[in-house]
Amino acid sequence: MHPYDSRYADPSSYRERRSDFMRPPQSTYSAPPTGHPTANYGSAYPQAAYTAASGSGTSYSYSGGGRGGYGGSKGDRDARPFSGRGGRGGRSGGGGGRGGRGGKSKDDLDNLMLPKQDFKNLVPFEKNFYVEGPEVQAMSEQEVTVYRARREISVEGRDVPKPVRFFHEANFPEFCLQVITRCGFVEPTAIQSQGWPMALKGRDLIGIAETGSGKTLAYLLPALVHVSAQPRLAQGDGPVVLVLAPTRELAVQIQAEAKKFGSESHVRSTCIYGGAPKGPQVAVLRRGVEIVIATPGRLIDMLEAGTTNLRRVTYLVLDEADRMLDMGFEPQIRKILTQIRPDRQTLYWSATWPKDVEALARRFVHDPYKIIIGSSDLKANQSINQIVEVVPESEKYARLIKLLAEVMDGSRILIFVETKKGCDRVTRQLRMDGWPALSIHGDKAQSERDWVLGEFKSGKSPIMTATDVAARGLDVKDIKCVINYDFPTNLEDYVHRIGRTGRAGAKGTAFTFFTVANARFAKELVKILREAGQSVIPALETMGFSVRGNGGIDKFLLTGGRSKGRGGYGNRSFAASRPYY
DNA sequence: AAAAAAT
Repeated sequence: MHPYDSRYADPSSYRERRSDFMRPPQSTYSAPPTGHPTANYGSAYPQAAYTAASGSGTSYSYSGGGRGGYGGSKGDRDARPFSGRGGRGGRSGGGGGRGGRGGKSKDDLDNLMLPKQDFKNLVPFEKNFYVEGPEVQAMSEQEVTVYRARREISVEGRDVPKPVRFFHEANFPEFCLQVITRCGFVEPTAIQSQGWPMALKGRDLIGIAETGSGKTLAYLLPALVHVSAQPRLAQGDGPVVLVLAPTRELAVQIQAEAKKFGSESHVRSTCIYGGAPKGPQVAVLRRGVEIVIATPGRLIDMLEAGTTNLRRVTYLVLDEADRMLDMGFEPQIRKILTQIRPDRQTLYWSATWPKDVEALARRFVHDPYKIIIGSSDLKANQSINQIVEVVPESEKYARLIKLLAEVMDGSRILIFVETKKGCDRVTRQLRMDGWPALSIHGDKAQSERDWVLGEFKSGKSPIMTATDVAARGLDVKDIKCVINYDFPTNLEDYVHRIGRTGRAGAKGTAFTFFTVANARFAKELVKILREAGQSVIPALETMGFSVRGNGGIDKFLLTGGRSKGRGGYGNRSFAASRPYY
């Protein structure tokens, strides 16, 4: 046992112990003289050293001695696009084009439904404050460089902490270490070893690491530390930690982890998502819960109804962040962000991180770290055997049956189909042909989705067909292979889909049916295959050659001359979904 | 043109 562990012998006193050495002693807060909410928890948490200033006028300051970058300056906050135009300090109604959208959009009007938040007189919160343990401090720069190189960790940002090589070096409370041990984890994954100290420093973070590499724990454990440093929830307080996820099933899965690690520390968590009765969710929120994991729609619903609020959120996570910021989700995220104090800690996590997403994402963070495991190119998990077959559309089903007959041995097989209709069609056909298949997609009742996923997880139904609802994040043990019956509409989804197999270092296989209609992806798919050390069939390579430029084909030709209008995805996909030769 | 996400 390492001597450092003894600091946390008693989990119940973690807060106090932590403050002994983590909190800078000179931390002070001068509150304005009027009845400021600070008083509410000033006395209960003496170590926070809040002191009300007498007659200091309207100005206030929070000196966080050594907590890099957060001096409570208004300038910082106003730099964020959603906190109002410069100088106004806070939003004022829905008027004025926000974030580059001209005029009053539907979003602006929708925003009127949410209570206006005043971020002018923020009560300071306890930023995560991390001190490198003695062993970490003892690492030389040379050792750090070698360690990062060996684990393919690249870092960006100001004042980057050294990685932790062992669990105990991250200064997690004992109850976390116990669960880690119980789960049989041996050493932190690459993203954890560098992500933990960064998140524990209280800084914003962009974390990119391949599927199945332990991103959830990379943000959940620092979240627990963050929660335990905050004043207790008061009556009517919303959560301290908010995690946003793109699908309901993923939100549920994340909460299961949060529960596993949080229960012993009495950190409560809940999951807020659509398709399930509101009553129980409302009840939990009203009772008070430190960690909320949510899908955007239901959360907004709850905020509009006033069931909860995000005024206490100081640790915000966007899981599958590139998806959360894409066209479908971004307005909702933007809306939710208007409800959260701008000096929060914000963390983005994903396995894929397109360049254009980064530009958008950077508008919502302040002085972030960035960690990339492996290369910054689109990359597939190395432990997946990727097999691509060029198949005519009309022969896909026959090929699927043949393939199933080869690989079927009772272990789990996940089949991705592009559309909900197609998904139902393939499933129906499979069942008629005697294959034990169930399907999951967004048109199904949540109860059926839950049941199907349960049957698949338990192995009672070894074949699951799915739309991209199942593409991201889902962690099902022992999926033997993933079959892309239809190729996805973008390569990020390809990487996520096949990432349902080969979790946590296990081996897996991904079969992909590739048709001429997918030719515009050939070139980049070849690149992904090569980078993952996979063999490339000539037919695929040839298709890559016959397509112009960077996987793009002549837009004008393919859209029948209608090349104007919405740029980007819309036109590109429409164009290439048709035969082009 | 597809999926997801509130009712």
